[in-house]
Amino acid sequence: MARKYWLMKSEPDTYSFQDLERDGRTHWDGVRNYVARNRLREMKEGDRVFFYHSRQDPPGIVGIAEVVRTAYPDPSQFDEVSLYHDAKADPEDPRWVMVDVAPVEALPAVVSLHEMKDNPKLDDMAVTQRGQRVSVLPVTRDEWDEVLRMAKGKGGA
DNA sequence: GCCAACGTTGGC
DNA sequence: GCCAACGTTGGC
Repeated sequence: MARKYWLMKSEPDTYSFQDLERDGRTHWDGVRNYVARNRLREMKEGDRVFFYHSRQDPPGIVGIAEVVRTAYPDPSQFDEVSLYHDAKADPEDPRWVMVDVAPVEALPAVVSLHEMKDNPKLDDMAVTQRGQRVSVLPVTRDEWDEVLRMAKGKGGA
């Protein structure tokens, strides 16, 4: 099965790509949206992930990460003091999952949402679609390659 | 099972 | 910080 490509959003004030590089690996917990959860379940080890910073200026893709552990139950759903606590989650049948990711490399330059929207080759990319607020998005191989070209073009690498 | 109210996301 | 978009909840 070929490697798949994804985009995951994080607010850098909460958890940034630099935090991931510092930590070396993290549990991607706190996903509480069913569409996003189903995508987490599809992820395989070795899948590549664009790390996207939301709610910053400019919002955009800043780095590449890799899935290093497939989906397993997110313990924060059972933690009563966690922001992510879900009173309806059943330990016998966990509702929410997380994956583990590790950093691969920072992009030589941020590829902003605005630039992706301006690129006709990315017209169908999930992240550029109106109203796309799910935090885990699919990326096609062509879209992945195009974003990397944009980053390298800007970074002069 | 519809749908209004509510809460959250995230671009701007 | 504002607010449109949209997912979720819950009354009926």
